[in-house]
Amino acid sequence: MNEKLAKLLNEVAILLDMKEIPFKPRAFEKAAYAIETLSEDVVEIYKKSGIKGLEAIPGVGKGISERIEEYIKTGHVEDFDKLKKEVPVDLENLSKIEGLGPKKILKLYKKLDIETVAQLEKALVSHKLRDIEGFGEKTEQKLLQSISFLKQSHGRFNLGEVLPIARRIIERLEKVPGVEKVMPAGSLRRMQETIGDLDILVISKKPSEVMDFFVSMPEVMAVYGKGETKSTVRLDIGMDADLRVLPPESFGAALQYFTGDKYHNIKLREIALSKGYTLNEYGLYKIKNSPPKMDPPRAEKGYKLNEYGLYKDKKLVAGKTEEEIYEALGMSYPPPEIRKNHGEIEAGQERKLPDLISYNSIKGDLQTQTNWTDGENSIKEMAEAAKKAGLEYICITDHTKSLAMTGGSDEKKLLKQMTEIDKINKEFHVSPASPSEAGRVGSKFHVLKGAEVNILKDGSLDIVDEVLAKLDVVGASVHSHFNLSEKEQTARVIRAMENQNVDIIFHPTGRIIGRREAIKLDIDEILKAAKLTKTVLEINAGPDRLDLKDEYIRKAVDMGGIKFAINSDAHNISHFGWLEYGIAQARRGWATKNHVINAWPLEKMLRMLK
DNA sequence: GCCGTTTTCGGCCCGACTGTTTTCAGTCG
Repeated sequence: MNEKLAKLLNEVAILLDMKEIPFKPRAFEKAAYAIETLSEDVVEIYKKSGIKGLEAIPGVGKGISERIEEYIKTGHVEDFDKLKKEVPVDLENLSKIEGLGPKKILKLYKKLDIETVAQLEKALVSHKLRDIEGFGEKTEQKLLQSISFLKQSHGRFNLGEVLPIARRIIERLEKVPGVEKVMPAGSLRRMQETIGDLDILVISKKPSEVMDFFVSMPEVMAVYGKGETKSTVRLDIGMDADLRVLPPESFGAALQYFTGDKYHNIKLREIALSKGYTLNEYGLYKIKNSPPKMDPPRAEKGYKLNEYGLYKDKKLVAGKTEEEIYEALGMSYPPPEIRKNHGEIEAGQERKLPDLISYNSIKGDLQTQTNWTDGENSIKEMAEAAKKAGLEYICITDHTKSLAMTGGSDEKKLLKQMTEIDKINKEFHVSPASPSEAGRVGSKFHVLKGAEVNILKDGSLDIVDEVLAKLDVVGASVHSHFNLSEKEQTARVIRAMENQNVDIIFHPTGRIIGRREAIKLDIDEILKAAKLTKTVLEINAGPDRLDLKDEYIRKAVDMGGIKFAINSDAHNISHFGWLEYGIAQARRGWATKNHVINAWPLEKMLRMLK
């Protein structure tokens, strides 16, 4: 429901923009965003706490909460329907077209009766738009291009696809003459699970050279805009990329501004204003003189006018680093991953921001598959790759028998694998016979015995307890019956947690980003059960899983007493690099090292398990 | 329409780039 409702509120915002009603559109957008990013369904909130519960959502007040109530009860909102009837166009798709905003959509409807993207395309091809004031030949070309890009558009990309590409681009930009620094920004720096477009910040005193280089990179398919400090292009993978160039003295302000997210920045600028500052990408400025509401003509006499007021004599207070900007605003520095105006600003003001788990802190990987089932490498190869990746231990967790397509192990095969692991551990633990042998094979590295057992439809497991008891780590996961009701599914997973041998629930919700919906679970009940049964929840770092997702991690962190394991789910020696994405996920959920058992030394980690 | 360690009324983030404009509106992030 949240997504549908957010879409509706955003459409209303566009319709209000068309009518040039001030401020209301922003209020609707804000409410839409708040609802879209809510961890609980609005219907649940309404069921539990009624209209009061809705009003408690930040950005949702009396008016919108009443509209939501009406929507939940009847499936539509009379006010909104009336508004839509005035301009009955396909807002959802038309507004996706780059360069087409509320005013232009309205004009197209009024002058040419254009209601859909298809109609627009037809009108463009027959040059009908050129007759309308404000539309010219270039606009025609641009809109045609936007429509064709939209057709082949891929939507959002997974972090795991984008990060390597971004790093390659950044590496090349760093070599452009005059460039002092290149930083990823936007959702990429926030390490969001999916990335809409690529934002890169460059610090250079010679912006034009950077711009020329950027727009002529081989992967650039089209240039939307190229200016002194800002350019936007379309990359061949179907993703847009923004580059912003700023001078060194603005580095911190620029990075802060360009990292976002939008609502974090808006909130921050409001705080700045309330303290007599103004914040932009160039710095934090003290406003010495801000006469309210002056006539535009006076803007000439040393005043600077923007749409919100007239300012004079701005004095730079901070801008070199992000830290000094946040400090000047009276708060501690929030790591990029948690910037979304979900409590991080308030926590920063109270100096209560958590010490998030750091990117180098994982000591072991507790979910890896080998060529005993559907992995590509041997136990030994996986162990050696893990060691090379800086880990101190891994657990081998091949699939079990009911997952027949992977050649899952039965009890007999598991026991045989345990013997094999004992043998490999002996090899790793050889004490160096001579100094030259020291460090050849890690004397500290350890391979743990485990399995990824299947949770059957009724919550029982496909391996008998006696064998599970012999394993160091038992992970259990759902690989079948994805469509049970929330009640059945929740009970099924909880029953697995109650098993005395199950240490970790692997990829708890089973979602595959963009491909498969999560199984229906009552997350609150799952978290309670995890706490009660001392079952660890996995944060699966596979870039198309990232399961649990950040808001559930945050929920668990808030609840307290729940531990996580960040695992790569590696099926190949190259997959250990995925741990980075899992750590990012944990950070976005406000998790610290204390929450993550495989950030602990081996002995301590093992003591934590059942 | 929402919101309040300056307010229950009077504010509401801020700037870059483009096109068609001859001074700025529209769009975007």
